[in-house]
Amino acid sequence: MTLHLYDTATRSQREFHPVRSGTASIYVCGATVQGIPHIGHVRSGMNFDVLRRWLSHGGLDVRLVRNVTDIDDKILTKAGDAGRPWWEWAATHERAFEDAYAALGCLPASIAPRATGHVTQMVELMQRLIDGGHAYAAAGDVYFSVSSFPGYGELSGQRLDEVKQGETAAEGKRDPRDFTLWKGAKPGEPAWPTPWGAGRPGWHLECSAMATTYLGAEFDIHGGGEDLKFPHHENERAQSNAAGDPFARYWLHNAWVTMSGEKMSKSLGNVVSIPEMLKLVRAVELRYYLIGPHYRSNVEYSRPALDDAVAAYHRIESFVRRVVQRTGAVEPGVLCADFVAAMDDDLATSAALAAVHTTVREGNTALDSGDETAARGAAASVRAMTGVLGLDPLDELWADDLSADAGLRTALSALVEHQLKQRTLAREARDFALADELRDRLLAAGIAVEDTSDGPQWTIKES
RNA sequence: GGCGGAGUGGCCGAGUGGCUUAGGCAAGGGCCUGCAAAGCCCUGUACACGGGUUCGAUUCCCGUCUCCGCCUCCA
Repeated sequence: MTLHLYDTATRSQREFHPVRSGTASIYVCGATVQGIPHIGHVRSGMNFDVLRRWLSHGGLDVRLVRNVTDIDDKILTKAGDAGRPWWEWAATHERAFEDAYAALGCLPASIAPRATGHVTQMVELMQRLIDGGHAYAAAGDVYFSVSSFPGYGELSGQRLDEVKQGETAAEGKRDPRDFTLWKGAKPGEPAWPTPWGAGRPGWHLECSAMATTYLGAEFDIHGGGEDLKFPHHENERAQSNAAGDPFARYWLHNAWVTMSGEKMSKSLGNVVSIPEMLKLVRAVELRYYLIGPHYRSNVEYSRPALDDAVAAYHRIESFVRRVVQRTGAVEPGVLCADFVAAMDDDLATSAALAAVHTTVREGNTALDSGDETAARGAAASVRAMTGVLGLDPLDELWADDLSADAGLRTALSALVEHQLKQRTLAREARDFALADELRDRLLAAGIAVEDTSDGPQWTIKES
């Protein structure tokens, strides 16, 4: 079986064949950097990170572009309210997003282009559209003429005559459904020059311009959140196709993180920001939580569900650590057939994780029965599979501060080992009261002790 | 009004026309252990409701109810 992906445009799973063999090109709509990232934003980032890792694992040279919308109404408004320059506001939040993606194990994008840096390409695209009769300038703005493009609405399944007309009719707009490519500058607003007057990019235009700049007129996958299907992606596609670019071959959309049954969004005030989340759980645990359900299923955020994910991930992690502790370092090995089949089936991460857990159980059984070869094989497989998902427990990305600080680790280790030696002596003397007291004392200090067939093991207790 | 998605066992969450043990968490029983923890084995409660198609439907079709998303900025 080969990779099949669910394509929004055809509403079906299609076998993936890249435009250029040996490579894969992906454009993901990134954030409008107006605020702090929440778990919904990051879910999208992780879903496409998993896609990217899977394509890479399949031997493709993956180019992933994730844009940064660093100019729009909200950025101007919020920066203004805060009394800060708009560009500082954008840069600050761009860093917050970059930090969040990195903390959660998303591989860096090949490039994260900013809208403001690609005005030249946007002007060029608008010129082509105007020349072709698909766009027109009016009163300082530039509009796309929806009626000039027969395929409009095909991506999202919207019927043009049924689309609500929310945008107020602006002066010079020929059809209320026409959308803005370029916004003429109002006094005091940032502006870039164009042949039709100074202004700033409309949201839809920038993505078309940046996608084709870095990935070519035709590329493989265009991704983003479900809410972007219409109008954003519909408009992108219309612009680019009307201008003569074949554009994306597959359209992928990830579903929501909801909270109390509602979409998580700033306007509803029900967001959980990434910095807050990372105080509750480790980054890798949050990643496990968000990757578990299929990317096209909604995730209803809840604390108990998050705790379940923590426990489930702990099971995987402790197995791998146990094997390494007993038998030495293990490198990533081969993937289970079930895992591969699941990933090829439109990135069925839920089924893929089931394969991981099955391997963990088999590995634990092997370890308990003393079959180190089998246990190591299972651990190697688990590392490989979790690696594809960005969840490898031994990835240095997840190393905690303490284990990263060798000096501190050594000092603590010496102290704990001393205590454990006392306890071992007490146990040998069958003085279990003393042994338990020593264990309790360590636990109170945040050190959990477990007796194993290899002697006592200690770990730093979470939270 | 238009377009689309969803209702699965205590919880999260996959999946399928005839048993899939999905997986995890939690619960109960057992093995192991001085105890605990971990691990392993076993066990239970399902497919919103009403029709239809079918030898057989949780899985297909129709209807009902409920929920959610998009159609305005949004991952």
